[in-house]
Amino acid sequence: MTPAQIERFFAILQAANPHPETELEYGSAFELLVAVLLSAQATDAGVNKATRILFPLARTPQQMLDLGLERLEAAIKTIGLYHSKARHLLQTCRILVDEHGGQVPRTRAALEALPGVGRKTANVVLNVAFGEPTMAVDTHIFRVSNRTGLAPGKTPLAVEQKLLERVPPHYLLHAHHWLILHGRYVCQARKPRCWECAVAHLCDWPDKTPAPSKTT
DNA sequence: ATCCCGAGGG
DNA sequence: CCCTCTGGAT
Repeated sequence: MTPAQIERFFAILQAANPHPETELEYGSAFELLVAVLLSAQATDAGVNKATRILFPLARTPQQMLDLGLERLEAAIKTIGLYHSKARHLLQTCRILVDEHGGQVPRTRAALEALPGVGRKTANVVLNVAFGEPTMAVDTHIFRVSNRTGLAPGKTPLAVEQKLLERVPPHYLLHAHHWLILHGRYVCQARKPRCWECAVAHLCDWPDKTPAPSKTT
């Protein structure tokens, strides 16, 4: 995509959704961190179902530690990877209490030092909780960036760096959510809905999937 | 490169 | 049945 096409790409996504937000449910920076940590290889809907059970039981790092591994696992069991997520979350809470006064740290280095928190999760927290123009490249953004030709790359980090170069600064703060929502609802992994895609005319992908016929 | 790992959709 | 879901640690 040319710079002019990229500008149009985001202008169209912005027009369709002027104020995009995460679909994860949270009421504090800590709850956001927990929700994003739990969201690895899980759907937002599934994470919300679990945190509706978990957060009333524990809304702070100390409360999470008091809850304990058994009850934490029970609360999040419907998500995949629950054993390692529960263990990492408690290790993270221990560090938050001991080293950060129970607060969520605001630097990439401190965030990535938390067990279960990698580059993508740190980028989401920096963007959503602290308003920094980071680009968290998840499965949706990786797919959309490569499929459309917006920012092709072999690894999530390569795509992230290319997006930071190519996305106009004006769109950078919300580009993350526009791309996620586009990937989740239109540019889907298995069956992209090209026939109802507002940016299909800017897309490199050769297979412009036709609309399903109505079998009349 | 492999493991983790349940729910939902096709 | 198979694939996918806002990945990270080993």
